Amino acid sequence: MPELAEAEFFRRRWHEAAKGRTIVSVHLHAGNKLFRGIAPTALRRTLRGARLQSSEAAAKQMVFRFSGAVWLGIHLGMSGELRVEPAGYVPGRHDHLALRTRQHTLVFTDPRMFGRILFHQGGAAPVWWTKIAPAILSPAFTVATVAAFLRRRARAPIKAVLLMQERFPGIGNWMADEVLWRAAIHPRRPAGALAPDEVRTLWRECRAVCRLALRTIAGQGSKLPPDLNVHIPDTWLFNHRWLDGGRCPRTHRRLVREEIGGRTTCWSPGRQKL
DNA sequence: GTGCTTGTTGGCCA
DNA sequence: GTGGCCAACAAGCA
Repeated sequence: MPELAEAEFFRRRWHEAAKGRTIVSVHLHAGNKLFRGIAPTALRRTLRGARLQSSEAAAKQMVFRFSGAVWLGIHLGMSGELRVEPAGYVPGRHDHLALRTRQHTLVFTDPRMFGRILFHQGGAAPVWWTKIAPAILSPAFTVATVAAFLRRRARAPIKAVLLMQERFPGIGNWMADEVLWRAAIHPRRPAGALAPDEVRTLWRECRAVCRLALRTIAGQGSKLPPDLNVHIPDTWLFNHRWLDGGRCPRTHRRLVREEIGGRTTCWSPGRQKL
């Protein structure tokens, strides 16, 4: 489920296992599409002997910085996960990249292969990292920028607009639905039809959902839950949206699921009106 | 067997 | 050139 907070969760998992450690060997499935544009031998050679110095998550992506000015970027796609396994772990069919330290094996696994591995060597941050839009929780994410973006995408359903990473980095399908549900805005409303106070509410709820998701899913402080089965409060739409016959936690009426903007969308008809 | 799936991209068309 | 829509990608699950 890799949206914003999941990316941060997985980043921490690798980081806490391997910070300051040296990569002693690299296993990868060369030639598959996850490595588009990367020479596997160069990646292997460069990472071997490199020490993990720092890492960062942004939107649905993360970067791990190693000694020697090495940048390893990972996008988890639809089904990607990062795991930490014992040093002697034997990579399975869907484990596309495995980095071994003396203590652990850092595994990137992705059955559907929609993810992506990126690589760069040099002092300055690579374009694939710097081009990520300013975070929703950063001061650059203002009501005015949201309003301008909605005007430009005026005829598209607001649900589809919220999924556009160029303005809402890290928002994925369930987060978009959560935001619209909290903001009481119907997902099918054209983006350009939102009143100014609705735009402000949307902006506020984008920030609230990001903040709550990071706090709840990504864990707190240095404490990292063992897996992603974290407890999400029943006051969120999240716990009700997947089930047939699920009910809105606020109105207690049946939720509706329908394809909007090419994605399955869940909303509460008692709360979100067209 | 069918019909889903938390993402992104490129091609088509207005 | 821009915006909007859709299929494709691949594998697992119910």
